[in-house]
Amino acid sequence: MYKIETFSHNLLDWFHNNKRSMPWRETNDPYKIWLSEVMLQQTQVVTVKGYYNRFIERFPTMTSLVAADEDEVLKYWEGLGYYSRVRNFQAGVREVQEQYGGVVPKDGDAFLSLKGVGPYTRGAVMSIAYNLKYPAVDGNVYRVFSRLDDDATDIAKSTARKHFEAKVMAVMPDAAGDFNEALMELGATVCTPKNPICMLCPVQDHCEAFAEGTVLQRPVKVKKLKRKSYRYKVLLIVNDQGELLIVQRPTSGLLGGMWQFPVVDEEASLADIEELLHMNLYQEAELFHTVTHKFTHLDWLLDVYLYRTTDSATGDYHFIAREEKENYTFPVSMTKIYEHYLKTGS
DNA sequence: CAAACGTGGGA
DNA sequence: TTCCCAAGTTT
Repeated sequence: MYKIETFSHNLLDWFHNNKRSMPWRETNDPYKIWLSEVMLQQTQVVTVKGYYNRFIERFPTMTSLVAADEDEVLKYWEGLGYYSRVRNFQAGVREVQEQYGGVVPKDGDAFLSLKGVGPYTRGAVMSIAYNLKYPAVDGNVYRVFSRLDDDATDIAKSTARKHFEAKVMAVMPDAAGDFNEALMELGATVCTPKNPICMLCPVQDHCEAFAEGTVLQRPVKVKKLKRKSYRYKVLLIVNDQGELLIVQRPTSGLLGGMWQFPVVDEEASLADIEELLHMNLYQEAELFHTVTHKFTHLDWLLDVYLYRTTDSATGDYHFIAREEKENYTFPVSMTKIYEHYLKTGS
């Protein structure tokens, strides 16, 4: 843990002696702070500047925005993205007009309840406009505190926000607004994702990741895996002794080395299958069963078909009796199919 | 709580 | 090309 006083002091001192990223937003007007913070959600400062200036010129006050036509307001957002933001913002401002006499409430809970206002926006507006002590945790703050504490918390998890809010509050000085801005400014200009300039960092002495040499490994952010879905045919092939045909999966890769009933592409025809297995097959039913199985990173959708044969197994395929099933390792998906076969099959 | 929600820029 | 990131919130 770093010494709180020197940490906050060093950061604020640096903030006051450096150029700001947003000189065009030098104001304490809660309406303007609010608007800019909404525009800045998931959007870079350089992108926001022009939109902010045009918007404020056209809708300089809450009164002007409340009276404006929604379609015209939307037009001023065109190209910024995340368009629900502007609809929510106007709704929120109208709410302030009606419920709070046109004054942005100096109460975090009340402000948070407004349309489009989440934990970050609450903290930013309450602290910057009113200097109230609320955390404003954005991507910069995740990164800065992950590094300061060499904290490997996965910032992709939704529970991470409260974790970092607590860290911010633990070192929150009286100058709440400047402090929140300073943290973000530090993250945006010095403690950057790829090429952090640690030599210029005002709180380098407090940074555990710098001391440990793990700066570039922080923050930890587990990638969202794009789950893909795969559909296969599973073949339950029974010989005249009531045995089932199985085959072993390749040693490496998914379910490596485990046994399964033959699996073929969903498009495979009966002729394809007979050629693959070197057997003549007699199909029992159109579709015997369907099983879905979720892995960490992909889904299986298995259509199970039941066949009979009088031929013997060739190659890597084996017929096994029911009592032999326990001698082989099967994935859960295959066991599900087997158990269904025992219940409803012959 | 994962997914959806926009767009632009950099590596 | 593809992926990551950008002063997040909603459902």
